[in-house]
Amino acid sequence: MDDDKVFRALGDPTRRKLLDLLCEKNGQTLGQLCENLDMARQSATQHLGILEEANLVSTVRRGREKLHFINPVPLHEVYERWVRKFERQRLNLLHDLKKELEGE
Amino acid sequence: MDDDKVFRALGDPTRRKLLDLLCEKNGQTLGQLCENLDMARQSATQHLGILEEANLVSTVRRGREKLHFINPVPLHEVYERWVRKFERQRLNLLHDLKKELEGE
DNA sequence: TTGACATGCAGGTAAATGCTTGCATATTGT
DNA sequence: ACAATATGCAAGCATTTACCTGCATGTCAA
Repeated sequence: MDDDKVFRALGDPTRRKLLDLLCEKNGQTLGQLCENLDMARQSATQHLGILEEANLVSTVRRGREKLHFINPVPLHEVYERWVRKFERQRLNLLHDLKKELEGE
Repeated sequence: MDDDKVFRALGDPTRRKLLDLLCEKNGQTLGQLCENLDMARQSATQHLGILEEANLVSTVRRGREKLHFINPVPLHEVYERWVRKFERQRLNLLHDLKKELEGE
């Protein structure tokens, strides 16, 4: 997995909204997603491309339509490999702060 | 919490590295952090400002120094409020995919 | 086949982003 | 006081980004 692509993809509010839309109803077409987006179709296509690059969305063609499916695996991996590390330190922080203020 | 600020802040690799550095040793000064960054001090200051805006980093002045402390709470909240929602759907996805391919 | 529909491709633009340099301010130790 | 150290402020620049428009391709249905 490419951490950087995932984080970058999540950094844009439109792309997070796309994931939200797919979470509500998975397998939507480009056209369906655009109806909720207030921007040109092509802009949405580009955002979806970035999500696909990050492996957060997979697509399947059905005739002239393109169906979009959310893939939560990279999100889970990011959480496991990156976020949890910081969570574990939560309880130490007050201690660290005290220590520093006392002059280390 | 401001989801957008948190996600944007995490979208940059330098800022994630700063969090990594603070995770290894909490309470570092600006100067200490810069030693590991390969960019001008001022660039690091700007990144730290963005992390602070997102409430991912808190600072305390000690004389002429500025100590930086990581704050994992926003990370945890993002996970709870946003990531978990997608994880819960994991098991449904294969089913959704099948359904769509069969013609909905 | 032909017209309507869904998406793909490519180039252009304005704004945001990341980084820089130069100078200012504030604190420390001698 | 003064020199060294640590950080703050602000303007400038190059790249990236998000958005658009115009045209091309592919698919369906009558």
